[in-house]
Amino acid sequence: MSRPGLRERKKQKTRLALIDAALDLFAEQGYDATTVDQIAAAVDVSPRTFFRYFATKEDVALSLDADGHEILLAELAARPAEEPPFTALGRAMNSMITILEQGDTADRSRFLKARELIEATPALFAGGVRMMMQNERLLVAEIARREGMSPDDLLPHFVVSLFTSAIRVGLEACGSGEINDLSDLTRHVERVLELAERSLRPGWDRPAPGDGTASGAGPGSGSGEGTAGDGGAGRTG
Amino acid sequence: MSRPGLRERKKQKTRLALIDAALDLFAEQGYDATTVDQIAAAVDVSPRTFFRYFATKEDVALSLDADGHEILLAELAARPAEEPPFTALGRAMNSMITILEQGDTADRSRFLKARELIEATPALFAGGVRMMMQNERLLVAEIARREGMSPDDLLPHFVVSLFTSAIRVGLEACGSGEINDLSDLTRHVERVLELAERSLRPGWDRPAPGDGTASGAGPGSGSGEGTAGDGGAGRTG
DNA sequence: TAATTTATGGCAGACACTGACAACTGACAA
DNA sequence: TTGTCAGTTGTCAGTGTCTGCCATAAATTA
Repeated sequence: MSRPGLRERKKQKTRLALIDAALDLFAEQGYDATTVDQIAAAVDVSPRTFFRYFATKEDVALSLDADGHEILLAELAARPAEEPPFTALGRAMNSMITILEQGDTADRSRFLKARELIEATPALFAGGVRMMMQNERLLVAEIARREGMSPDDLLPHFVVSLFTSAIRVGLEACGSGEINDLSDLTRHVERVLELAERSLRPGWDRPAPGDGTASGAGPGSGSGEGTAGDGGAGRTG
Repeated sequence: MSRPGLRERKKQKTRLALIDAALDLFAEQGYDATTVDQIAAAVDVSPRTFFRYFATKEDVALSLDADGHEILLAELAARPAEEPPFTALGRAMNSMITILEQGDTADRSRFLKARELIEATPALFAGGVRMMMQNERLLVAEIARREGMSPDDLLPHFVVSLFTSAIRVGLEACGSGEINDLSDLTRHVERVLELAERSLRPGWDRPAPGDGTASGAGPGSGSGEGTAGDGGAGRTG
């Protein structure tokens, strides 16, 4: 476990400093009214350097969410193959939040700050959705792989699309100031996931046995009961 | 029914010319490689004028979709109140496509061309999703109004979110060149909507009777029966 | 200490987008 | 027909995001 080396540590430090400065300025003056020059000046680096850390101005606010998506994907890959797709997605989501909770206090508040900002700023919100869409493709591929289906099949697309929709509805709460804590966020997300489970037929997220194509209201196998409930299960990678 | 007047007609003509020129150039050289100056030059107007018609460069490709969203909302408002939310949304969608089908040949091919481009260009795709999100709020408000619920309630959010997810999956087909015709598009969208209907419990999209809030860890099972069950059959004239 | 790799700053420039002002063009009434 | 008014357009100057290029300074390795 050798430390990352001075160079790498310096980079991480600069990255976080840029994110913090940007988040503060955005909250203070608004996203549009804040220029990249101001962010760079606040951290005492050149604007050119800013763009070496973040491809666009919105990326600096979205980068934490991007990290979250990466974790989600990794956690999904780690779920056992017997779990039905939607259940696995819900549990992976829980694991992701658990991992976030294990971070520094500064990390946690930074994440929440960024989420509030994203939800309140149309430009950032759009960017966030864009990222989620990109991630959706990877999730679809992973679900298809788990279930031995083609990524072109309708079902995995539908399952993932429905899942991300539910997550989005759960995340909306960040915009209305009712979220002060990561556990508040967990609670909201779980509520929506439960609503989804209650609304769907058992076995909806798996192809009907003996049915090659993605369809069929098959007999209820796996995903019936309170799947999304088990909030702990902290698996690390 | 008096004609719109010369001034208005000229404006519409310029607008369509800009859209057509942009669509051609985007398809030819790619979205990023095309500058606003080129589009303006192709229609022989100043770049400044371009921005008087479209707020941003991506808007020129998205404007037809925006029109579609407006129609969808209007059609939803026209659906009878007895229809369950999800059914009403599906039928409104069908009405929208039907209205598009009634347009000029040029109109139809332009629409499909724009959709292909959006689906194939990440930047445009993101913009399209952003638009859909904005529209989602209006759809939520309308559904909440129909059902006599608060727009803050979880259920209308979930219903609309699930609906737009399904539509998005259906629209994906535009990217893979398998759509040559608006009726192809209708077919794809209906397939996904049917998959959704099959996956969901009857009555899922209406609050359980006697249950004021649409949230709480309520009574387990669904409510009545077959409210939303009637597949994609609903065509209006 | 010398050689190599990598982060950084400064600079010029392309492109998206905006505000202000002046010139032009349909709409409409006397 | 003519004059007035309102809406449309082009020009110009400017801001801000983002990129390529090259020289410099700092960290890593030998």
